Amino acid sequence: MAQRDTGTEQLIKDTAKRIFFSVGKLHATTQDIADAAGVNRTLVNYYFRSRDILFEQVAEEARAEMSEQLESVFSAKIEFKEKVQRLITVFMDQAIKFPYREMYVVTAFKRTDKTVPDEKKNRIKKFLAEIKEEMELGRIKKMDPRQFLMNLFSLMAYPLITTCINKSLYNINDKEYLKLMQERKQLIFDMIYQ
Amino acid sequence: MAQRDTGTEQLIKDTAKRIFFSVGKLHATTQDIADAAGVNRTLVNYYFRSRDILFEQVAEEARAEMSEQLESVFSAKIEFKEKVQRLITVFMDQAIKFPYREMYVVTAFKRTDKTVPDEKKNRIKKFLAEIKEEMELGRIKKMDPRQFLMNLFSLMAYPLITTCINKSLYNINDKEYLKLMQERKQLIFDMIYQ
DNA sequence: TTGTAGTTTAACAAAAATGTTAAACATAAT
DNA sequence: ATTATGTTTAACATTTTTGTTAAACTACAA
Repeated sequence: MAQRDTGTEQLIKDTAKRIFFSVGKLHATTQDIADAAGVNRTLVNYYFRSRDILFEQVAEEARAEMSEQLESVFSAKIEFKEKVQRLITVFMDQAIKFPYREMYVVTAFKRTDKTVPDEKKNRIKKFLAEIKEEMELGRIKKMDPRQFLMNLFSLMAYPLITTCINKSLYNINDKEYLKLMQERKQLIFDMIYQ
Repeated sequence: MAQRDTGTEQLIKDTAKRIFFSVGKLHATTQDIADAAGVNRTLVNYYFRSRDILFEQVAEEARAEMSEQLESVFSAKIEFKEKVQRLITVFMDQAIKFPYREMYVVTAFKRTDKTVPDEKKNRIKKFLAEIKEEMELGRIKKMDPRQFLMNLFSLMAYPLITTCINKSLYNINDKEYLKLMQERKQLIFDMIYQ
């Protein structure tokens, strides 16, 4: 049987990803996505059967991609300090590309009463232990390791979620904002690690 | 003419506020809100004419309330350090009550191409100058004052936006999470101010 | 060339959400 | 008690979004 693969299925997924996670239209319709992809809306149903299935697949793929990237950092046999450095680079680059991904996850969370996957729970649990160890060695300020993690992710994620507001607030364009975000990588490290 | 005022109009607004900003159902329908308020959906149209007008009013009232609270902090004739302290208290208490308010603003921003009100722009401009001054006095670490502001608001807002994920991630209940958030007030001050 | 199977489209159907109307209801003033 | 007026409700209409179907289209192979 001829597998023709016109790339349409992937195009729809990529477009949905862009609309949700980059553009931030959290309640885009199938028509919105089809228009943005330049295809007939019916193709969404042809390839994915329903809107919900498309959304589910897009979210799952994004989660997997992120998970893979973080895993490579967390499992690396390197010093904690170096790990934090790499984590900031990896996460910030992702957050620059997909600033609204976490927001999408939160809203999806509320609709479907999802739970955090064990994979993530375990990864975080191990990292919390490393944080605690680093604190006991006096290398970072002592506090609840969960607060440390929240600080780190807050500093990385929030300025990107609020990009549109900040650009308007500070009267700056995309290029300048991107520069600010790149500068943040070092700045966050300095704030966290001292 | 008899102004009867059964409180229904306010009830609908308060309920919408709760659903959007506290519960975080960013795309709740008029039916959702009517159900939560325990009133007939038609009353939404009776009091507000349209769904959009209700949403607009709710957002505007929330903005005004926040603006008022922040203004009282920013315009106070007190030392910068004290100002930061108060800002954290005021903002965190609001964020605990309405964790999704900022997220709602962001998504509304994208739909309507709004702009940050001049009132807010001016307030921030003045505060940025104060931050710069404090840095020049060597009282806080030197950096782009905008980064300082982003740090501050990130640390306050993000953990509340991601409440549902964090509760699942750390296996904790509302009470424990609230405690973490209360502890953050001092912790954020210590991180920012040194 | 013709048949096959995947792909695309338009027309239609169904469901969900919003908006309108008229009548029922309730309360305060006359 | 009656009237007037604001409030609430149910039934209906409209719009928006989603899902289905059958036919048209296209590339490839026999």
